[in-house]
Amino acid sequence: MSPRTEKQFENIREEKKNLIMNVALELFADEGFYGTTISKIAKKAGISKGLLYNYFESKDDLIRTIIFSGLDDLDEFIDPDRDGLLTGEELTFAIDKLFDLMKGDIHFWKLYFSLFMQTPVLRLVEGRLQEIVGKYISMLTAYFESRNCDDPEAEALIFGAMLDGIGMHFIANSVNFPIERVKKRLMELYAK
Amino acid sequence: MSPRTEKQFENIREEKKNLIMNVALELFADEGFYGTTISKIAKKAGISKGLLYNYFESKDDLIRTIIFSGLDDLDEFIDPDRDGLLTGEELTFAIDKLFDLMKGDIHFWKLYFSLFMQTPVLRLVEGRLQEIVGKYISMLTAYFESRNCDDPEAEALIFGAMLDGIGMHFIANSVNFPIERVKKRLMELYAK
DNA sequence: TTTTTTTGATTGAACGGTCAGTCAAATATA
DNA sequence: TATATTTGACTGACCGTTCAATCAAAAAAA
Repeated sequence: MSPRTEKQFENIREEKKNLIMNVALELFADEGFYGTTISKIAKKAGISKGLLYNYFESKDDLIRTIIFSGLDDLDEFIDPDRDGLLTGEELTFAIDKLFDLMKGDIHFWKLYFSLFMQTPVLRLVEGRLQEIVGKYISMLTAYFESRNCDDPEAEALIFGAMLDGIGMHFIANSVNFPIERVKKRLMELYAK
Repeated sequence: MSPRTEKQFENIREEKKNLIMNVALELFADEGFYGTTISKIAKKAGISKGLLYNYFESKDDLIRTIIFSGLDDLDEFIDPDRDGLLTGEELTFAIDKLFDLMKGDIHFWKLYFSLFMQTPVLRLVEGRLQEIVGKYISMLTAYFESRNCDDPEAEALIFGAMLDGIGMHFIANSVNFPIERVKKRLMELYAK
């Protein structure tokens, strides 16, 4: 004899969990993992500190859940049940969509890039991250193979690194970065 | 008279200061600024916690000194009293030297890349960092202008971002990264 | 040579503050 | 009333930082 139906509780829990995750993502991205306290997250989300521990086991569990969720979205973007092959036009489209993805979720991407160099936090998620990075490098390698490059793997690594570098600069300073001009030049270079 | 000459004391201080800075750089790069405690630094350096405060005012002062020192080296590398112009051959040479620089000081570069996304730590050094990044972008813009590119600034930003991206991947996983093949391809693309 | 004095480097216990995490009690609803 | 959510004071560990006391080495004195 629950006071609320199971469905009602589930909705409450889902909503609160998302609220906490969104607020925490923003703070982790802006202030870093160690610079963000549980109290700050709770305050900004308008809940108590204790409640957070009703939804997440620990601070580690919280950031791990946030990053895994974002990586799942990224995985979906990279490999949405496709044939694995990529034409020049598809690459144009993918580049366009990737930067839209970034623009729409700047906080996650800030966190994503900070991960690369932060060993202790990286350790929490490195398996899944490597899986995804590997997937996108091999997709690019296949693309450059199909275009008869001399060294498709090097080309793929350069292209992937370039996207990361541009993304990093874009996320670090999205106001001044001339993303449209850079995108145009990128497509001339690689998708024509 | 003094028990030791001024020169002797200076040498002792210089040596200890360098020891602390090297140990701290390594820890900051691996574990992050907030993940590194003063106790850890002292222990690894084989000194007491208190001694560190004889050489540095605070933890902030310590990392600021370390980063400024590295940025000065980078500045020296970018602009070693040169005419400002860059030929294709000089760019080839510069790329080569840049990756040597990275290989020789992986810890500093790890810290450098992590800076981009770490707002609170970035704030301690952002003025000097922007000065140097601006310098290298305008040098590249001049290079692409001299080669009659359609959009030299976009080209410079892409190239700069690419170097950062490649550097980031190289630093994150220097063992498996095929740096020589990537360098070769980079030179074909931009310096021929 | 041996002893005393002088110096700044060096130590580590101690301090105030902050953190992640806990838990007993209050609240809200069918 | 029964039950799951929610609260925030509380805890103990650990943080950066301080400082009175100690140490080691060299100059000066014996």
